[in-house]
Parts: sequence; structure tokens; C-alpha cells
Amino acid sequence: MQQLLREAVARAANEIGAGVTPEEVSLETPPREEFGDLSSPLCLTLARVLRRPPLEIARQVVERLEQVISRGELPWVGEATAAAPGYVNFRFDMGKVAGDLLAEVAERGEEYGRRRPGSGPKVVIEHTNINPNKAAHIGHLRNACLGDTLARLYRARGYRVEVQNYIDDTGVQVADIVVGLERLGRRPRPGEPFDYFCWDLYTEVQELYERDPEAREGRRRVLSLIEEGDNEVARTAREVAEAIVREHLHTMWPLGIYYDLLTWESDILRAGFFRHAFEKLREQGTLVKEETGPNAGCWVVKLSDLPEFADLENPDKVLVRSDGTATYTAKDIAYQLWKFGLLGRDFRYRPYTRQPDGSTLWTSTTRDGQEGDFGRAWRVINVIDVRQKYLQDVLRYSLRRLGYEEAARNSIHFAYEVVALSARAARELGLEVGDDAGAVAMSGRKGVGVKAKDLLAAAQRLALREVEARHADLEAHRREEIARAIACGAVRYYMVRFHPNTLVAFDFDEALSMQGNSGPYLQYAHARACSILARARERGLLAEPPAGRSPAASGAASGTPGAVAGPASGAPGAVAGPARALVLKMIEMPLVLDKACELNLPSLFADYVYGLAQAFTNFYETTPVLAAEPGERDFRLALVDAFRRVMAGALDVLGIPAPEVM
RNA sequence: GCGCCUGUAGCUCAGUGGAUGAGAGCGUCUGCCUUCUAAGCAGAGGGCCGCAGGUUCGAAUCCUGCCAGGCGCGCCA
Repeated sequence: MQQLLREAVARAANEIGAGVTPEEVSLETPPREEFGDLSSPLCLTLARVLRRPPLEIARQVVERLEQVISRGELPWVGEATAAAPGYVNFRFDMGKVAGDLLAEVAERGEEYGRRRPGSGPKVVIEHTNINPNKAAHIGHLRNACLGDTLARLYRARGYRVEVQNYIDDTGVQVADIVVGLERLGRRPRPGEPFDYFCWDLYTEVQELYERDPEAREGRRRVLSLIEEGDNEVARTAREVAEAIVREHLHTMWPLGIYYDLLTWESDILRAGFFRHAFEKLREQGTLVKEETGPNAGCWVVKLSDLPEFADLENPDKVLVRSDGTATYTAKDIAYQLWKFGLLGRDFRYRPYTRQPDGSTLWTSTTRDGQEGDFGRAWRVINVIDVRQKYLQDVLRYSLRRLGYEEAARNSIHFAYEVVALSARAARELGLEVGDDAGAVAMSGRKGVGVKAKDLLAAAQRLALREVEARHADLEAHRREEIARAIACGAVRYYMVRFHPNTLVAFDFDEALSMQGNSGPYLQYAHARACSILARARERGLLAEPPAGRSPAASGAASGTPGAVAGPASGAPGAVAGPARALVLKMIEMPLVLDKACELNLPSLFADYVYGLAQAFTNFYETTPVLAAEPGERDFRLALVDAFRRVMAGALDVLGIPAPEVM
């Protein structure tokens, strides 16, 4: 509908010589109700191009729009007016808008605002990628939450999405754990989770290296044995990695984060991905062997001729060391080529495990598996923190040099700032922090950080306390289920609500907050709507929902028939005040979904959902539903039910469960 | 040194393509539960939007310079 409006405005503007496309017509919600229901500042920007006062342009555009409106071609629009300093403001026929909205929500249910699934091209999203040598901390959690929300955004927009989790099982970090097991002779205490055990062990190994440099040689030996494969050390390393990966999966699953494929670095090595990529790069001339200079004996990508790299101290990137081994970046280039289906090689695959949502998680293998339809993406999004920007630039540049211009354009580094500890949080962990200190960086080596599982557990404890205070009547397992949902909402929302460029100074109180701008606030709005509807059903004002339908916890239920009225039950009175604001907020959702996906900006959508919750809460506080006059009551019930569904769908995009009671 | 990011209320942050209120949450203060869940709502207080220039009818937003902070610039991953 907004698209119709854009087209009409563009046409009108073009008739007076503007030359704009409908997409260039920006639409916004006016700050005050007097200004109308929707507004376009287009004529303000046109003023410069047309060299005429904006208000005059706006008047002419409005003149033309009035004809379109009188022909009934813009069904929502009651009138268009020009306003100083040059806005075109639209006043809607809110009864019509509300009626259309209710009809659409009745049809699409929680899918409102989404495109039909699986209709678009394929997007590969790589996220989580935690070194398999210790417990996940809250920095990893930000990565996973951002990545998973991006995946959900893209799915909502109709793309086919494949989520990959890359496991670096052959790197130094795993080797350090093997060294620790060998030299320090530690074993997990009874009941101690293996990832927690390794968290401490990893730190101890770093301390060992400090006091005993000879121990470092042990690492070198372990690394080469891992690379060789087929020996006891390599098997131990793999066991460590597997055990940690299991823990990481069990960390993420309660948050509704699932994967399609695990890709193991050892498989990338064994499948000869880099050897293959190496030939391509060499033939193409991207890769050069240096005979002199600091990189003598290495194969490098020359970057010094590029403006964005030229000023670096040493701009060329080594891919093959003088001892003939490949660097991390080299493997990454091969992996990236594979993701686009450009490598000409493939893994084999086998099912790894079944995830709680019922989906199968697959893993790469090299020998025993079957062929699979992984990779071959149109677009690849790598969720990696900003510190790896340079490497991701090298990656993109290498694709370009290989002639894969389109793949390079669709190689997206979703760069986000890291999570650090606020001074307060650091002190709570027992660290010495000066008074003027800002945030304190987490450090795996020093064992400084907040573990992801600990955070979720703390959130669950707090939530459970609240639920018990409110719903003593509920069975214990129900209360725990609700508490888990709330904990998930609190943590996930905290992880995506900040702009990716913002360094999150982690604070326990904020992350665990269940009031104000928080996940539980969003969930609460939904629960309150459910509560009204439940009472309405008790009083026979509504049909019972179809039996056997799973609660709107997650997943998008298809449009089940319920209270949402068809177009026939349009608003009886004027849709004004909080109801109007709620309707306007709801019809905004498809636009925000588009925008957030286009800009790869989960925080934009999170912020919208907060506004949606506020709009409903405002309505709830000011507008009686069950106690209203019957005609008005039916409309309000329909509106509440529509909100309930739209909100459940919106929460689902954020991966946040929508409990009906809380 | 070079590059990227950041500087908005006491604190944590949002403000995408310039324009019609500089906003939210937390914290502080004052009110509101015999009416659909107070995890809520209403109100008060609190801001030369880092500084200085520039462009414009108009700048938190664009340009330049400066100041402050974070990160990056490995034959680590």
C-alpha cells in the first residue's frame, strides 16, 4: 500500500519535472497527529534540483495527487495537503486502513509483513565460529545473536538461508588444551562441564608458557601432529574440539539458535581446498612468490597498489609461509570461494545431530559422507567482529582479483564491535579496576570474561523469581518454561538492540533488566494482549482457538482463524488516539523489515519492535476493550488479536519466544 | 605514523537519505492497582548533540581542521 503511495507521489512529482523513482520517495510518520498519518519530505529535497521554493512544489504535487485520490486510486488516503516548509502530508481514512490491516493479518497471521518463504536467492550466513577450546562468553553470544537474527531477517524476506558454523579444530588454541592435558595432568572435576574445565585449563597453559618457555615447544609439536593426522595426539585434539562444540551447541540452543552446517577446518585441509584455491590464484596472477624483501620465500597477495591498503606499513598479505604452510587467511579465501560455489571442489556431508527444533544439523566430512547441496550462495555474510576488518577486505579483494566481481560485491563482512566489561562488571568479577577506567576487554587467555551459560542461568533465576511471585497457581514446569522464555528474551534483546558499531560495555543489571527497554517488556505487551483475549473467550465473546495449536512460542504459525475480523468489521467509530497510533505502527512493520534486511541492521528492527510494544501498551492503558460498547468492543478485540499475531511474528524474527502468560 | 570506528541528559544508548517536538531506558522526584497482569502508565527535573570553522533559507546529521577515547596495521588465528 505504501508502494502505491510512493508511485503516485513519484508520478505527480515527475509531471512537474522532478525525475524521481518511487523508491526515492521517502515516507515517514509525522511527529504530531495534526500533521497527518503519513508524510513525505520529498519536495524539500526537490527544491534544490528544481530551484524553486519547496512549499510551491509541494502544492503542485498535492494538486495532482488530489485528482488521483478523487479517482479512488489511493484507497487509504482521505486527503493530501501541503504544509510548510514543504511537506506533503497524507491523512488516511483510518477505518479503511484498520480494516485492511485486520484483513491481512487474518490471512497471514504471524507471517504478516513477510515474503513467501524460500522464494529468493540463497544467502549463506556464517556465525558463532568459536574456537573449540573453552566455554563461550558473552562476546561470542553477541556474535551468535546477531548472526541468528540476521538469518531470521533474511528468511522473513523470503531468502533461502543457510547458517554455517566454522570450527577451527586445528589451530593453536585447541593445541594449547592438548598441551595442558599432557603436561598439567588436569581432569574435569565430577560434574564440571568440559568447556568450563577448559576455560581454566587454557589460562593455566598460558601461565605455563610464561614460566616455562620450553613448554611452548610442546605446542609446536602438537600442532604438527594435528596437521599430520592419524595419530594419538590428533585424535585427542579432535575429541577436545568435538566435546567443546557439543557444549557450544547446548549453549546456543536454549536461545533458539540453530545451524545448518558445521564446517571443520580439518576437513578444509583434508579436502585440499587451499591447494585448489592456490592454483587458481597463482594462475590468475593474484598470488606472487616473493624472492626478496621481508616476505622472501612466501607467496603473497600484492595489495600495495590499492589505495585502501597502500598506506599500511606492510600491505601485502602472506598466504603461504616460507616453510610452505598456509596461513589462516589462505584457508579463509578457499572457504569463501567454496561458499559461492566457485572453488570447483566440495566436502562430503553427514548428519551430525538433531536439534531441539527438529532440524538436522549437518557436518562436513571428507570420506564417509554423502554429497550435499551446501554453499553455492548468491550472497555470503560473515559475522565477525571489527578487529578482522582488514582480513575480510583482503578476502573481498582476492575474489575481485580472481574476476568474481559479483561474489566480491556480495561478500559481506558484518562487522560489529566487541563486548567488553563495564568497570562495574569487571569489579564484580573480582578484577582490580581504577576509578577512571572505562570498559575492560575480555581475554580468553587470562580467563577474564562472563560465560554465556552463566548469564543465561542468572537471567533464568531472576525470571523464575518473578514468575513465582505472580503465578503461584501454575505448575512448576510451566513456571520454569515461562522463566526460560523470559531469560531468552532478556539476553537476546540485549545482544541485538545496540548498533553494531557500538562497543557494548557489558553490565549485569542492564543485561538482566526485565523492565523498560528490554526483551521482557516486548514479551509482556504480547502477554497482556493474550490475557485480554483469554478473558474474552471465557466470556464467550470470542471463538475458542483451534485445538492442538502450539502456543505462539516460536516458529510462525500459519494464519489460523480466530478473532481477527475480516474487512466487514471495520472500525465503527473514528480510529484515533492510541488505537490510531497502534494501527500506524503495525502497518509500518513490512517497511522496517525490508529496511533492516537491506541495511543488515538487526538493531533497527529491534528498535521498531520496542516501539510496537510501546504503542500497544499505550493503547492498553488508555482504552478499555472488554468493557467497551459491543460494537466498539468487537473492533478493539480484533485489533488486540491482530497485534498479538503481529507481535508474535516480530518477536520470532528476533528469535524471542512469545509466552501467553508471564 | 597510517587506516577504521566512536564522542548526544548523571549513567547506558537510539536518532539511515538535511527541514514540523533533541528522544528512550535506567537513576532521582510526584502521582496512578475494588475495571482487560503495576515486568505497566502519566508527569517533573535533567542537554552550547566533544571543540572550532565552512556549506545552506535551515546542520546532532554534510565538508574541513582540532581535541579525546577504542580498535586495526603478524610468515597468529
